[in-house]
Amino acid sequence: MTATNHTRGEQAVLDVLDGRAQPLSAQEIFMQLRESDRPVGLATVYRAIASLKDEGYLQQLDLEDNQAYYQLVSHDRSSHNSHHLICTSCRKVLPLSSCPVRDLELKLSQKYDFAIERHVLDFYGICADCRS
Amino acid sequence: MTATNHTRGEQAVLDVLDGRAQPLSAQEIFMQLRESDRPVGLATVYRAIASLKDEGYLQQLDLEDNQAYYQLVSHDRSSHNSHHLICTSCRKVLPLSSCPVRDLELKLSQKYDFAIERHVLDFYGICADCRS
DNA sequence: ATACTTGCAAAAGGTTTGCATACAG
DNA sequence: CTGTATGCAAACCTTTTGCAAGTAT
Repeated sequence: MTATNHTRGEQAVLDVLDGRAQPLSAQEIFMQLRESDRPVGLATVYRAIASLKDEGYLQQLDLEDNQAYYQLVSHDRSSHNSHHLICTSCRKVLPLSSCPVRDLELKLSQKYDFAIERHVLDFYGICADCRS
Repeated sequence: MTATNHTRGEQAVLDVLDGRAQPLSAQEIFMQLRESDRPVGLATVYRAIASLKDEGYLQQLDLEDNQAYYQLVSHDRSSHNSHHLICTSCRKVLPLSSCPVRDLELKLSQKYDFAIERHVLDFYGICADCRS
């Protein structure tokens, strides 16, 4: 198979998300593309996100405001899970690099006979900017 | 102040959630109450949940199916955060007792000047029942 | 020609809000 | 009487779906 086998919508979503530190909602991705040289319909954005998530390109994030946020999964060898420091005031997201619960995950899966596929570790609070 | 200063709706929601291992969605709480001796309107359920969450009685859980789930926060001294093993197939939730990231939380809040208020640590996978 | 992708509009589902009524202090 | 709580229906927002048109092989 060739290296990139993405539809136009999928490629557009990937490009918007690429190199971006903050995760984006589907609506935000849609609006970014709307202002670009290749607008894409909202339904297509949702369909692209679904495919990309299935194929393991995207990670979904929950900021507890009743919509889903997405970011590229980091492909460094250390982990397929990103961890975050999330400001509940300005919604800024700082990605953390290391994963401190990998060993715990192994122990839990044995103890509870659970086939753990992924985990979420996020810290919520108020960033320095928002406190000043 | 008196011990319990809850509205009828708030008390109803608390009672439905009390002693329940699995988190429930607002709709599920509403349906439980509908069949009880004191039905409560759906809007009231949502308003009660919002207040209770504000006051720290409820914890919100994300099962990635576009609705929020709620459970009572555990009031044991060890942590105000519960951690879970979540089966993505049957949606069963096993609460974990200990919190392995408390020290990390402290370090992060200093390193990034972040006033961390809470964190989420959940493991997603397939339970033994669903695999057989 | 066949299979897949897209856009639009409509539908669906969860959540919030406006407003009138009921209740409590 | 005044303020808060409730129920209902409507509004809202995000996400999904049906369908017809477009694209590629």
